[in-house]
Amino acid sequence: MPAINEGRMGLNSDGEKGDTRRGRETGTLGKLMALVDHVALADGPMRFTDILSLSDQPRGTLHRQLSHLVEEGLLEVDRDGRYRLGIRLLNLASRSWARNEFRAVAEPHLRHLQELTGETVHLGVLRGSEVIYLDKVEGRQSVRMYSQIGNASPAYCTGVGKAALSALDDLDLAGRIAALEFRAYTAHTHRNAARLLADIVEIRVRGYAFDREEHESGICCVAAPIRADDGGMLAGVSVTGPAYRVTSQKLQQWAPLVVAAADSIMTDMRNRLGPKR
Amino acid sequence: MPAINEGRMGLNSDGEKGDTRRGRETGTLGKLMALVDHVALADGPMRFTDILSLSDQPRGTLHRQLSHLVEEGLLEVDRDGRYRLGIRLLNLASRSWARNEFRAVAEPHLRHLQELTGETVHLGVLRGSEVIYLDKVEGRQSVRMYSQIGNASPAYCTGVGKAALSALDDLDLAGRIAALEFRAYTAHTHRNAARLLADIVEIRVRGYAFDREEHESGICCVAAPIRADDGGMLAGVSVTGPAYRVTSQKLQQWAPLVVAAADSIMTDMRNRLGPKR
DNA sequence: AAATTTCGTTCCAAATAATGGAACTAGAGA
DNA sequence: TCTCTAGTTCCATTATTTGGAACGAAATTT
Repeated sequence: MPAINEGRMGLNSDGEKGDTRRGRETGTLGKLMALVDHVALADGPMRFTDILSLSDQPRGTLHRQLSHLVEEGLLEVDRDGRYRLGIRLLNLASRSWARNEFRAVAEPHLRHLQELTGETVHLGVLRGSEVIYLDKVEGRQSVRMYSQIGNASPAYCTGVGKAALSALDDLDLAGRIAALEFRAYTAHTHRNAARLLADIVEIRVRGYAFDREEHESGICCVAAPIRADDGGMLAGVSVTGPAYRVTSQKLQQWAPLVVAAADSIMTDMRNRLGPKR
Repeated sequence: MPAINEGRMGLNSDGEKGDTRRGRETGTLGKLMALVDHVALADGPMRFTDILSLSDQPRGTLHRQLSHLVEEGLLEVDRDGRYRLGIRLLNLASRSWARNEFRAVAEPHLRHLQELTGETVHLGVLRGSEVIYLDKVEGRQSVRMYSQIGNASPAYCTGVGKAALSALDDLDLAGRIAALEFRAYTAHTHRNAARLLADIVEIRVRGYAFDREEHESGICCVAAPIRADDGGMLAGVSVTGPAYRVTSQKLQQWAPLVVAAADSIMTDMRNRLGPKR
């Protein structure tokens, strides 16, 4: 009832989608998606009251909002009244994935890169200051191939993420870095903006990024940036493997291959988009 | 590289009750999700005007709605102004999938069933009159393992779908059948409610369902129903393979294995849910 | 090159849907 | 039985969405 949003509108210099969670000017949808987020980020199914405590809204309002979300299939509720993400999301995502032309164009190149190196290849896109993995190609794949696709990881401590960040212009980069919270996933994780920036400067010079156990202990990778040019979208490819097998020399040796794959993907994208523009 | 099972998915992406597309009482969210549906069902990216012609709304209104959807990441727009599904959906779906306890409980059983039969095993849940595939285990898996997961297929001509339908009570079954549109995917597809009902009666007696090239030529399967009991949810497991390899005798021989797997999954689910209820 | 049509975007009074307080029901415990 | 907590429904008030109209920019035509 109070005029909550007095001041926020005008000054909103949101050129970027740095998802600050506060600046969302999306009215009703924003409120509803915030609820979906709460459910998505929780460890398990949530009861009505759990959600109530996270979203300071009156019970009546929350109840209607959740009902609408359930009705639309974005959430599901079991007979114990516990809410979880709805299966419609899986269905929509599967369409989104199947029809993603960037992914489709990249796929053969990922596979080729996988064959050249024998290690796992990832394709991820930058969204805000996170990387979302779009595809993954493993060699003698273990069972859970599906696992990584759709996952989000912080851009500042992953190979794909840093590669993508390095392709931003300085202004945009500064904006996204400002939105970061540095967290020490491992002993090698960058702890502040200065270290990250230094790394990114190197990456720009070299043309590729390393991740030496910055996100996960025992996991290293080389990655190269892709300017997808489609919607100003930035992405990256990487070759990833366990540190005991993937030595620094191997990473160095693979770097040109990764860069070549990234370049091929860019070229193919441009060709597919046609001589337009 | 080949998208093996590229869906011919239903016209009707929304399940739940008799989805008259008009009766959605979900206010603003309903209107917005209808737009998402339009984009999801289109063959490719859509221009503003394409969507405008499908959704009879004023240009100004549509523009704001699409902006909100883009802002929230449910849709994306490239610099040519073409809309497609947003990558946030992939991220949400990946969480939804990873945390789905039903899927997690079923997984070892699917794997076991795959080893016993050597053919592909599917897990799907019933949503409205469609089946959405939750998991898939292939033997020497080819590349596109991901493909089927999240896909929707009509319940009336798939093994998993018919098995799940057979576990409904008569009233509910009648309701869902009434909502069906029969389409002849192959020469063996049921063409009307009577044939389908007769099949379902047999399935109830036997305890398992066959699909002999009803949805896709050259593809057969045996499936058993799972009463997930979680939210009144119904599901099914199936073993699927090419007709030249999967003979009628084999299907018969596998039937008890499939039923056993379904039963094990049910038991595990009940145990995990605890002695509650 | 000017004129016209199409496409996309912005604005604001009017219409509509969301809000939030309160009243109500159902279960669980004491 | 009574009380407490969890969840659901109701309805006047308020905020958000709506839709027409007007605007700017491209593309197409004259």
